[in-house]
Amino acid sequence: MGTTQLESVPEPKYWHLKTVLSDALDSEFAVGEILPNERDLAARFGVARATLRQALEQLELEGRLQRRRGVGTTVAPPRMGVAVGDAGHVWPGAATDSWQAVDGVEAAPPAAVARLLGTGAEESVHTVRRIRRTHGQAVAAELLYVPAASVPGLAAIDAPGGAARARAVLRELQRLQLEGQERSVELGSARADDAKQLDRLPGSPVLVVTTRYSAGGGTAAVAVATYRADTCRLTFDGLLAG
Amino acid sequence: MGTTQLESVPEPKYWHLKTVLSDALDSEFAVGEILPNERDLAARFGVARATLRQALEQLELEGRLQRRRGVGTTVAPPRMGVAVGDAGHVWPGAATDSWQAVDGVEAAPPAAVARLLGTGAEESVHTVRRIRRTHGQAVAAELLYVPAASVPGLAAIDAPGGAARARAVLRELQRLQLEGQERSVELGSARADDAKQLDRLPGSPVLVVTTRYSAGGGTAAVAVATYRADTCRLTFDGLLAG
DNA sequence: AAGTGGTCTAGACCACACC
DNA sequence: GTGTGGTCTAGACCACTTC
Repeated sequence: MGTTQLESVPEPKYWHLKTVLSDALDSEFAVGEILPNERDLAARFGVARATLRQALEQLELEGRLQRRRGVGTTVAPPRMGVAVGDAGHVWPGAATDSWQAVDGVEAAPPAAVARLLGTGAEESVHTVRRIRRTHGQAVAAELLYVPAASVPGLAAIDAPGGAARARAVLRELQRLQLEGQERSVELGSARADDAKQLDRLPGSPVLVVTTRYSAGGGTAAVAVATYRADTCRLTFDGLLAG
Repeated sequence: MGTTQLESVPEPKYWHLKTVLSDALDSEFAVGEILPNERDLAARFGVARATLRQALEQLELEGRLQRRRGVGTTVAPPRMGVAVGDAGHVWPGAATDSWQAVDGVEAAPPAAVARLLGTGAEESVHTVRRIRRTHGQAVAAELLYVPAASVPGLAAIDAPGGAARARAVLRELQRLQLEGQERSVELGSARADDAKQLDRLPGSPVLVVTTRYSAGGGTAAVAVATYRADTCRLTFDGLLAG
């Protein structure tokens, strides 16, 4: 008894640091501005560099900061909204979308995708790689899996591979009657190849959007799109009357 | 010249460690099984504990592991799919939904929410806190903001606050004609209060789902739901014919 | 060459769960 | 009390960008 209520819970240093930095970002820094380097910041707050980094990591996760090796830490602009909702309920590759076909090959999909497609474990499917750009920046990398049965007209084309073949697959898809699509969103970490295309380090947090396209009573295609979690806010369009 | 192609890129230790552990999880561990503790694991792989922890953090981010202080690290079950799509296009609080009202107060919303609502900066609104449980586990915490103008019948009720008042607000909402809803999903880190209700540490990664409900030509309510990113996969229902 | 963030180490102590 | 994961330190070196 007698002790006045002051101790409270020992809030972690990095947590307190994060709130202090967050307030400073709001009041004292402009978007794009460069922060002092990590060693200076750590010294200024009287903590080890690792602790300071823990706070910066959180702020980067929340999209408040952007860190680039060899360059520095800058104040990030607000996240951009990117529409993943069904703008018009169309197949991937419609003329209006913001994706760019990069490559197309034939290969066996990951087990999880094969399960969604309902194909055999080792059965190879058309695999199209696309990139989505918004305001000049790459925001998402996608792998689209299309079983040969979904695009019967494609055999005649026989493009060698590469972007031309990718476009051919997308073109054939448009012929089908799209009956529905199911989507899911979850947190993931960027694989090495995706990270490279998104200009991020491997392992950086991404939002993985998996879409199952239905046609002819079955699954005609599956898309796995990897969005940069630091810069993107996924938007789903109004679902009733607008 | 002359040097054979062997050096390659120096892959970070924690990254390599992560893939090794990931493979081991697939082949040698069952869901729910407890892993050796971090000090033992680090010694076994010949790395510092901090490096081992970096690999574990990634695996936890991907939903492969679950770590609990004082207990240990266990193999996580596959993420559960939780529907955030518009199951029936209904107001929050409909009889069918899986949310539980916890508290209701009147307070000024955060600036970002006030902007969505179109209310004044300091204008207070009904604020309902709800929790969503699936399979007995808390998967999401939500704050629902409802301007007084949206629920004109509420003044007569004048519940004191708490769960009863929260339910009253939800009940009044059902009277309105829902015209549409817009949703967005982004990555965030759990605030202290949300973390507590979700049985996570503050700062753990969450998926923030913001929904704007339209009625009467304006915004009738805004919901900010915080989902555990480690255990949840958000699903959006089929949008055309099923 | 200089400066930045990214990785890694080998310790220490703390908060929490369980016995 | 014992054992677990969580926090923190004070260094070191590496990879990358820029000048």
